[in-house]
Amino acid sequence: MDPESPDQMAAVLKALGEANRMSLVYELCGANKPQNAMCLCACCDVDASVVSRHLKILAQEGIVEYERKGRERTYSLNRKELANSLRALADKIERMNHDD
Amino acid sequence: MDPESPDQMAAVLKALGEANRMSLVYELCGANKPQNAMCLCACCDVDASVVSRHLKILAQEGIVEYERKGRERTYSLNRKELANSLRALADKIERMNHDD
DNA sequence: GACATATTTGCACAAATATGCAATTATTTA
DNA sequence: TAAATAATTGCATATTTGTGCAAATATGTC
Repeated sequence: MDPESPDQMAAVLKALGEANRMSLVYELCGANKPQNAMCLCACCDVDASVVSRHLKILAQEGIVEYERKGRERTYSLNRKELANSLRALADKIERMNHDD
Repeated sequence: MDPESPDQMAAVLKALGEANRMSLVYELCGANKPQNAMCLCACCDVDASVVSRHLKILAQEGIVEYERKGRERTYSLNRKELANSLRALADKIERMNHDD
C-alpha cells in the first residue's frame, strides 16, 4: 500500500470500491480478533468461493492480512496503513493550490 | 455523497478507483480555479468523450461539481465533502472494537 | 445564417469483473 | 486410513466497464 501515484491510489480504492468487499472490511472493522473466512461469509450473501476471491483481492492491495491457523486462515484489517492512506488522500484533496 | 452504508461508501470509492478518473481528481486537486473538460483532457490520454463520461461518473457521486459557462462546463472538486468522507472511513477503520 | 468550439450521446466492441458450482487441496479428527 | 472441515481453484457465464469514432447538441463568433 502507501500509494503515491494516482494509479496506485486508484488500485487501492478500486479494491475497496465493491459492495461485498466493503462489507468484509466493515465486518473486520468491528472485530478485535482476526476472523476466518467462514465467519466473514455471513456478512455478504455470496458463495464461499466468492468471499475467498474477494479476500484475496483485499490482501493483494495490502488492505487485509491473513495468518494460517491450522486449516483456516484468519484475516485482519491493516488498520493503520489503510487509515493513513485514506487520510493522505483527504489531505491532498483538501489542500488548495493558491499559486495557480 | 456523505456515505453511511457500506454500499454507498463502496459507490464513492468505486468512482475514484479508476486510474483516469483518479488522474482527473489529482488534476483538479492542484487547480484553484474550476477547469473545463478540454483542459482536463490533457491529464489522461483518452478521447474527449471518455473524459466527458468519467467526469459524469464523478459528478454523479458528488465528487466533482460543474457549472455551465457559455459553451463550456467548468469542473471543480467537492473538496470538503470528499475529504470528510475519506476521513470518516479512516476513523471507522482505525477504531478497534475492544468489547468483542 | 454559416462556421467554429465545447461537450455529450449513440453505437460497437474488447476486456475485466463478479458469481456459482464442482472439484481439489490442506489440515484436523475419529 | 477414512471422514470431516476450511479454503482455494478451474471452468462457464452473464454483466459491467472503459474505450474510440462518428454524429448530434449547445453555444459562441463572424
